[in-house]
Amino acid sequence: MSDKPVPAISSAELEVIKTLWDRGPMAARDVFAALPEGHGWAIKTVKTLLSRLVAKGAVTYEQVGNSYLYQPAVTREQVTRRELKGFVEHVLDGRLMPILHFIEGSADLSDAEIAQLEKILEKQRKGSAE
Amino acid sequence: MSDKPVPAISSAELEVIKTLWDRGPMAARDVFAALPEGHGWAIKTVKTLLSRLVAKGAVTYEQVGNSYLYQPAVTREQVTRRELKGFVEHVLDGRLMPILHFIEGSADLSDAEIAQLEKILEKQRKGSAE
DNA sequence: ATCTATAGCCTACACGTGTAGTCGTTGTCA
DNA sequence: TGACAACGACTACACGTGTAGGCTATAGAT
Repeated sequence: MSDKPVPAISSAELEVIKTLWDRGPMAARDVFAALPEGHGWAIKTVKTLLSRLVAKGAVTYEQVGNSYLYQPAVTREQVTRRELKGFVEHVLDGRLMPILHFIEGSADLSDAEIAQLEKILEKQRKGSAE
Repeated sequence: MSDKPVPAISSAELEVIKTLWDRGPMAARDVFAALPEGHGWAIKTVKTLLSRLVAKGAVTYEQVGNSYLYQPAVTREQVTRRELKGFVEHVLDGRLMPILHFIEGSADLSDAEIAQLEKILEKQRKGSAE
């Protein structure tokens, strides 16, 4: 069961792996093509980032013809959770209020988000009811 | 009114400026002494970090005797907000659900946090009521 | 069978950061 | 008034990261 630790992923690498999460396994040139417009990267840069992701164990590949089909080895949820945890611990020192203020300042929340908020409240009331 | 942009603050620098936020203006050696135990830094390291914070405009100082009394030039709220915004934009792509799940997974929330959650919900209901 | 575009691998380089050391100056104690 | 401790300025250096170029092998087109 030993969960491999989710590696740290830099911000440029994150843009690349996001593409893989969103569109599934693909070759380097397709990642390049699929990146949001205006990123301004050379394809070489994207390839470097893919290699680094592989080196970190965040991405794997399968050889197809003379090229690789890259695919994520960690899920978006794993990475998101890791980053969120680190952020809350190290930047916020575990405090949640700044986040709650931030959310308060957000424009409309979706129905799902509102439902989630209600769920949290309910859970808290239940947990402390005694 | 030109708000100076809040500078990016690295994680080691953050530990240092937190000390200033928590305990007010102090000399380098006092910052060093006030850091959480077990940080393992040399005092030289702390001084370097203070200098870098000054260079970034995050901290200012006033000369007293032969040393400086350092004090924050940006507030904890400014920095927290800046980091939170960046995090939500770049890591979460603006999605709030991961945060809400994280909060759900937290142990007990404080009364203040629960009140804030209720406030958010109320505000959302009001905003969309029409 | 040959050519060429493209692939991945390795290398490069500047900048921020973590982590500290050296050096010249100066406040302070004896 | 002289010695010394402590200060800040400057320097150092390795590592991660952003950003890409060169090199060699080869898949695929003709």
